Amino acid sequence: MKSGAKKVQDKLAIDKNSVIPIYYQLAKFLEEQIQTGRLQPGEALPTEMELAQQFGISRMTVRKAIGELVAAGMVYTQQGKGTFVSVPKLDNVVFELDNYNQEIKERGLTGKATLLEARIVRANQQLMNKFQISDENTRFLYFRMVLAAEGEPLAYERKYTIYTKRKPILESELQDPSLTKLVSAHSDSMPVSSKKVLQVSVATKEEASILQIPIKAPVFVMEQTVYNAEHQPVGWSKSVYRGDRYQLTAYDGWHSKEG
Amino acid sequence: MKSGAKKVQDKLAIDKNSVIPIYYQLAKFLEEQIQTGRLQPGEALPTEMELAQQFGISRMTVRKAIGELVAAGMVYTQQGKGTFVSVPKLDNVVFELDNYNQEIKERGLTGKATLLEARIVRANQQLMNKFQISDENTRFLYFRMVLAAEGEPLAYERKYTIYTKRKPILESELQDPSLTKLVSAHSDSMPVSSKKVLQVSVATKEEASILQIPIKAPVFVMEQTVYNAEHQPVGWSKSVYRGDRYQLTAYDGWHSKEG
DNA sequence: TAGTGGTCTAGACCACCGG
DNA sequence: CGGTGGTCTAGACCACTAA
Repeated sequence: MKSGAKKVQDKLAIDKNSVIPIYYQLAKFLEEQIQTGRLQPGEALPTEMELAQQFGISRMTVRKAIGELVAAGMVYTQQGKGTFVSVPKLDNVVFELDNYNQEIKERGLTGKATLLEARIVRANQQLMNKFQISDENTRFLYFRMVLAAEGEPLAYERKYTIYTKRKPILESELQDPSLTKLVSAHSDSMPVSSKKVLQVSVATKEEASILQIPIKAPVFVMEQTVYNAEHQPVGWSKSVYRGDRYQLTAYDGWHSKEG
Repeated sequence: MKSGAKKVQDKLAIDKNSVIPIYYQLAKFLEEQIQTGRLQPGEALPTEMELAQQFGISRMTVRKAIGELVAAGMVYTQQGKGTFVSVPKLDNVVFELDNYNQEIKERGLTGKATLLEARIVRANQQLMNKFQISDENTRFLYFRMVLAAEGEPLAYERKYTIYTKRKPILESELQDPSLTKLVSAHSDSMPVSSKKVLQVSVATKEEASILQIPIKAPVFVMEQTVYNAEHQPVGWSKSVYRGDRYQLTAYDGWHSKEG
């Protein structure tokens, strides 16, 4: 089976005098071996010592290169056995949704956030639940806004934060009114973590009117709760996204960032 | 401002004779300094040399510890300047949806996949588009199935793969019929990457009937395309998930895996 | 027991940044 | 210019695996 030890081709793949780091060159070289199938899933890479000797470099440098591939999920190591090519896992889903401003920029659109309402509200049962408090006199800062691009409404957002500071609402908050900025500006607590839940729903009459879609049209609903260092909720928002304008996309498998 | 250089507390934090690697101890120690606020966002960590001297360890070991924090997104480095505590980014969304079997197991439910139909179909316009082919004689293996838990239907899936092998449909495929397994079993190509698109929609008459929900009830629709090494589509599926039973959750901020 | 990856050291030179 | 992080070396010892 292991006849001739299957050298990993010419050592010309590494230029020790290049400005490009050696570990990076080696990582890309091994990555190519895998992508092209010269190294098959499950197959063992040459040992660290072999690679170091073949390319005339230090073992630590080899380890750094392999570390990159491990981080990328392309190979895995087993102490005492070796380093092996991974089998691509394609069945898990990781969806990314950039925030509003990034989306708008990337699409080259003329985005606009319109503030419909901003006021101080007292606690009600829903807010007391969401913020896990029992003091009925707690006051919240309430933002209600529409996000639009190219003149078309895309999302409707309602945001709440516990109101303690008496700071005026800044111009900048109207441009990019993210929940975390709202919290850090008007609350005593610094937000350090958040939880988001994405659900599917149909537009209510109010939402349909604002988003200019039919009543009961399908929409994404995202609820976000931000917490301070003590794990207490300090901000909550509910955003409704037009189902005909938003989708989540996920790419899976081996994807080299530059290759 | 920098009075006394703010030592990072006692060096008793590191036990060089412990079985726990030094770099790991140091990473956890620095992580704690950040989590508890003794190191504030934007603030500089001690330099690598300072940390190495303070704890009597090698600079390479310090670098490995810092590398862990960088990978976790808690700090970032700037060549020539220093290493700094990150500000938590809470506005990007990364939703994870485990695959069906994992979900069922984690929830401790009795899951079941019921095959409604499995047959060979010829190309139609939709399939020729999805697979980017023009040969009308191409044949596809077509799976249609319902996923259920606790006797309640949860999802309805339709899967296609280019049919080349004449392998019989195995018992195991009926138990865990993931698209990638379907492709690797019945197609000539090995799937190496995939693209998934998640959208919101309303149930058609057929879907409503199968999922036992009202017509036009909101649903998640996920389309998955799997590609071979040559970036050619070799499998395509469309899954419909009940909107009242599925949601995507994302946690954001600093979350140490063990701490 | 021999070979593997995991950790660690004590240096070295470099590119970059700021004053 | 001095200080920072980025790269690299040539060793060393260890824990683990397999024969």
